[in-house]
Amino acid sequence: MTDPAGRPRRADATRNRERIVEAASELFALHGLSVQLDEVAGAAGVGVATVCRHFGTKEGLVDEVLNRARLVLIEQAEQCLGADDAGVGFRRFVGALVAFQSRYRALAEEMARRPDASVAADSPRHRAFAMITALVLRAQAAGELRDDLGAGDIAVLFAGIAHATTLTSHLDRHQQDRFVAVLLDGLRPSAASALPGHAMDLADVVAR
Amino acid sequence: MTDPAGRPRRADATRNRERIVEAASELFALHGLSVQLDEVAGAAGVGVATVCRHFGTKEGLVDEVLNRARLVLIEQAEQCLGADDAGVGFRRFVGALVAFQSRYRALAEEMARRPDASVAADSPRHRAFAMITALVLRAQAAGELRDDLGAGDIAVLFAGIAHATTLTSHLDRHQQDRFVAVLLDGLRPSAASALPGHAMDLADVVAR
DNA sequence: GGCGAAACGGAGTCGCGACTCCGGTTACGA
DNA sequence: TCGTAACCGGAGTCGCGACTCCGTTTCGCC
Repeated sequence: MTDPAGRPRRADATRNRERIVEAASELFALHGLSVQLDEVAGAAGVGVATVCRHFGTKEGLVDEVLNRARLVLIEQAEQCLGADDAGVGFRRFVGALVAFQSRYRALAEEMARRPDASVAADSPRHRAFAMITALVLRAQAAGELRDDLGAGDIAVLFAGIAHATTLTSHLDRHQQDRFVAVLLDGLRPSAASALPGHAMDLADVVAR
Repeated sequence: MTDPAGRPRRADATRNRERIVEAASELFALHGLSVQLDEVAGAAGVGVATVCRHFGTKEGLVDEVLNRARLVLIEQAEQCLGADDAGVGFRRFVGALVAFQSRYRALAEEMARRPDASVAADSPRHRAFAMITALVLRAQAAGELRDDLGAGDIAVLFAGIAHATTLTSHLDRHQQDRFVAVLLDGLRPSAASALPGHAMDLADVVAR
């Protein structure tokens, strides 16, 4: 609730900032990053100047939206880690992951692409990585998931599914679950055929 | 070799047109559709005006590149249909499909997204559809592929994989094959668990 | 070789979208 | 309630990239 200089923000400024982030989140999710600042401003009921004053640049706004989205994902991952059955928890999480990524489309791509300046160990990105890795390891330990894959492999595979289902406008939830189910079949230990390449963890994925 | 008015084109014009398409194909594949006409023109060794004169608009250029790419894909599909073993042919094709889509990244998305004005039965798109459908049906008939999926499902799934592998710059060929292998495991009849939703053919995918 | 038409390319124009300026408005402490 | 600093929004500016104008060059036919 304070601006970068540490001064407390005025109430109306806080309110507007919140509205802008919400509007941007909604619009970016629906139409990708190509929506204009004017539209975001209009949807939030403020002027363009206000948007720029708060976030400096369009990229800054995207960052903010992105970080909030990551927090939501982390929360879901935490819930899934709490599930009694490791397999159920894992499958529930990938369902949420796909729904999430498909909702945030272009935004999720930015999330993957972006170097992510913050190297702090408690940044949303690091926390998300830790959660996902834990979910994968737990499912593998329980024999619910083939163990020649790393968390990075899983992330890439489901990101692909999410992308595919939104590529041609939004498929309904059932069709999306359909693709997830096929992929999950491929992830069962019993189905395992030898894989080329080597297992990747999440750091491997980001390193590129 | 004739322009829209039916007149024969001059030799240098034909040569330039060819160079432009090649340069555009290369650049679009590498950097997506965001490359500028100036860059394409520069790479082709011509002026911007020449590019615009030939294709009218950037979209026109993209269309041309796209149609040529489709022809390459169709040729590969034909070869795979000629394979003795239906399963081998199918798997070889999806490998080619993923390599293809990952090379053409953004271009392939356009390919999927675009309404495609030509409704002619022999348009590249229709021919590609027919080939892929045939490959899928043949593999299913041979018991090499679970039969609760349509060609549309297959296309969407592998498009997703292709996208995922290029999302974070180009993964090497081995890692890409890795993901394909996992998905193929999920497509085996033996792995089949009941799927939600309903099978989609390619028309279903385009309808959205 | 010479000539007319076709094609070329550099220097523009033009529209669009991110970002700023400044006069007016509003929150909030005293 | 009043003063002031923070905040606001509309009307700009500015840069970028797709597309055009026109004088010059090249092709290809005689």
